[in-house]
Amino acid sequence: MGEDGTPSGRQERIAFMAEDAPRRQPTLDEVAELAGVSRSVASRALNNAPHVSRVKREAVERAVRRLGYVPNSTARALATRQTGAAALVVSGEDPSIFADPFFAQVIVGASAALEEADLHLMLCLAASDRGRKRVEELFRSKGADGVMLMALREDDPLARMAERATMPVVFGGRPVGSVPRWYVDVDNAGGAREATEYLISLGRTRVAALCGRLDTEAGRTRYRGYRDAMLAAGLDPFPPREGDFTESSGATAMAALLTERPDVDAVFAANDNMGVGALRALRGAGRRVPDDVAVVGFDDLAVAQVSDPPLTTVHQPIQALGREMARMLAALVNGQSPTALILPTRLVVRASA
Amino acid sequence: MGEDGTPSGRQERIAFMAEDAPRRQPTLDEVAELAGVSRSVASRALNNAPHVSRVKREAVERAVRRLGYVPNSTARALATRQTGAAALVVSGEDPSIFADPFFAQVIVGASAALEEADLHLMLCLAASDRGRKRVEELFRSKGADGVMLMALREDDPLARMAERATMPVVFGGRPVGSVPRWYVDVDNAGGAREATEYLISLGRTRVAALCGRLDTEAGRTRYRGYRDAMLAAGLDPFPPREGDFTESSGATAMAALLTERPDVDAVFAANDNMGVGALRALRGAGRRVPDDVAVVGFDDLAVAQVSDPPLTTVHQPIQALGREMARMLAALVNGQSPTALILPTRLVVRASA
DNA sequence: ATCCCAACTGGAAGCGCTCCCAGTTTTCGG
DNA sequence: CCGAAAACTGGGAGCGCTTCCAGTTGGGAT
Repeated sequence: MGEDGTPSGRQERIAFMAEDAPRRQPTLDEVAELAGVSRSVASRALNNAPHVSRVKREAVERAVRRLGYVPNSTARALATRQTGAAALVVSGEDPSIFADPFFAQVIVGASAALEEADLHLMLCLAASDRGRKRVEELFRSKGADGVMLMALREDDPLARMAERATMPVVFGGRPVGSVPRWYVDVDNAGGAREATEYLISLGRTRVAALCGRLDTEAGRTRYRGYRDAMLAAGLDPFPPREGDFTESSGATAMAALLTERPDVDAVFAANDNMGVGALRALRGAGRRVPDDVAVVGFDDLAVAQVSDPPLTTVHQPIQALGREMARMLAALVNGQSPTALILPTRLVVRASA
Repeated sequence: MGEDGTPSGRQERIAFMAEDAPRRQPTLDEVAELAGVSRSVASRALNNAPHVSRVKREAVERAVRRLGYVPNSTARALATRQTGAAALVVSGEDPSIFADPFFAQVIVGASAALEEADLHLMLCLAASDRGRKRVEELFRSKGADGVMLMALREDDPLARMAERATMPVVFGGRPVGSVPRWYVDVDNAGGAREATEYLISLGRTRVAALCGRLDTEAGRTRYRGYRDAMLAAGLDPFPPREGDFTESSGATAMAALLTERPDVDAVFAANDNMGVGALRALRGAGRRVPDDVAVVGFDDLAVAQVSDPPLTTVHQPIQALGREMARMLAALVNGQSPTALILPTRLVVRASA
């Protein structure tokens, strides 16, 4: 075997099959043979490319059905240089981040849009060193056709990887201090401004801001929106009071604020968690909400509806964020040139303000 | 070109590169050439296989570094017939299922364990026809090394696909009416029994069951656990009162129950959502919890802690479920033979019982 | 009847990697 | 110092698919 010019491996495999492996997946060669055409015609027929006569096309279809043929996606990927998959990469410390309702919603939106574009969704967490290394390999080994990148911190190593990447990268939210070519963001500044203006329209004049991490773009931009609105109304903005987007940091910041500025009559919190924390601190201090102090949050997650009192908050379209990231990436993969996108926010008035 | 025996495609490409595409990813051939070894030696060195001298191994490593070489994962996949990815497939009607806190936790657990095994996570939703078709193709086109399958209904088409699959499949929870070779489940019967026994130990004798969908294994098995405990205590089990695991179905079922059996003094709900619904219906009917009617749920999701009163419930280790599914799959992919696994549950006593 | 061009076909060269195997070099006991 | 075993090397055949391109065919224009 092999001496006669016939590839010995193939020989053996066929013999093997006939004996005891009837369920091996058929290959395109076999389809072509059964259909009585050449492999290239079969390929063209499958991808309904032109230059295939009606007769042969049907013969191929028949053979495909008879054999139960399904193209091997890996081989196809190697030949076309397209994997058919997109990765959603989330940067962060904690593996539980996927359980965060925010990301869960992003995943829902992205998953739906990718299905539409016939791309598979790979989920990658760049939390540990190991995770980051795997992501880097994904980037460099062309393991996906494109990447959606979220939750970058200042000087995030993922930012460098993204720059070097040879595949399209779409950012969810802008990374700190740079404006990538392709991203989808929420109108953080506008939302914060609207919330603050609303508080001012209620007649409040001593409106404070509880900020999120100021090493994130969202944290900074929301504070900036607040400040702009205050200045525009001729009021003195409070200095930023930084938290880290958690409930407890909101409570702490609020308590400190009450000590320093007992006259505060409204609070804009950088997100719902911090808003709920503020609510708790206010309750602890015996202040009534909204009578003594009005509170507005940001996000409109489920927690805003069940808090006591329910939280007035800036709604952001999180599923849409995921969806638009995925659509943008799909467009890039298909060679189109989408443009960056900023999604609108909307104030949802509940009892807390 | 091409006349001299040199592949013309390659020729062109190299010329092209030299001129204006300096950043093409290097291939193993180029690494080998730079290191002064043959391609196979370079390959062996990379996969640190035996039969490579120390000197050459180091030469290869140096070349890899100089060129910034990263193996192309698709080519490797084709040659090894391993994709390096595992899919988590969820059956269901609603795309939002990924936002369900239950699945979010499964994803967290699976993601961590797969990272450990150096497998990528693909997320697939088999909700629409399109989704199911994509999953079928994934199965048949060998787009992943293995599949984790969850939330199968009775006669779920995914079950047939799984049977035909040529790759390992691990089930999360048993599908209805069959016991697959590999699965990870939670001790639904034991948990339900423990919950019911606890209610009985409180002196309750008219303990009702609010069931989940009886076309799911969990729904059925939890009812069975309840019934067993009742019979063992010499009490009459209530007939199953079916809901669909949602809060509103729990409220509806509870209201109906109160009409038919106003003497009920305890309720075992098939999950927390239904338990919370029952709480609402009881409050509406003016019954005190737990004084008049004690309520126990199942799952121990966040909602159980914030309900009023906080819900006594059967805790199940959801992250562990995801983790163990992933580990089992990884073991199968590596040719080992793990055995099915049933995870323990634990009663968490809060104020509602 | 002749010519030309479009439509179509299929052989063969890749895609980038792994791994078998035949061949070569090194090592070492006798 | 020799021969055989051990260690190592590298050519080459795949993996299963796409796609280029040289070549064939059919039909309408001339």
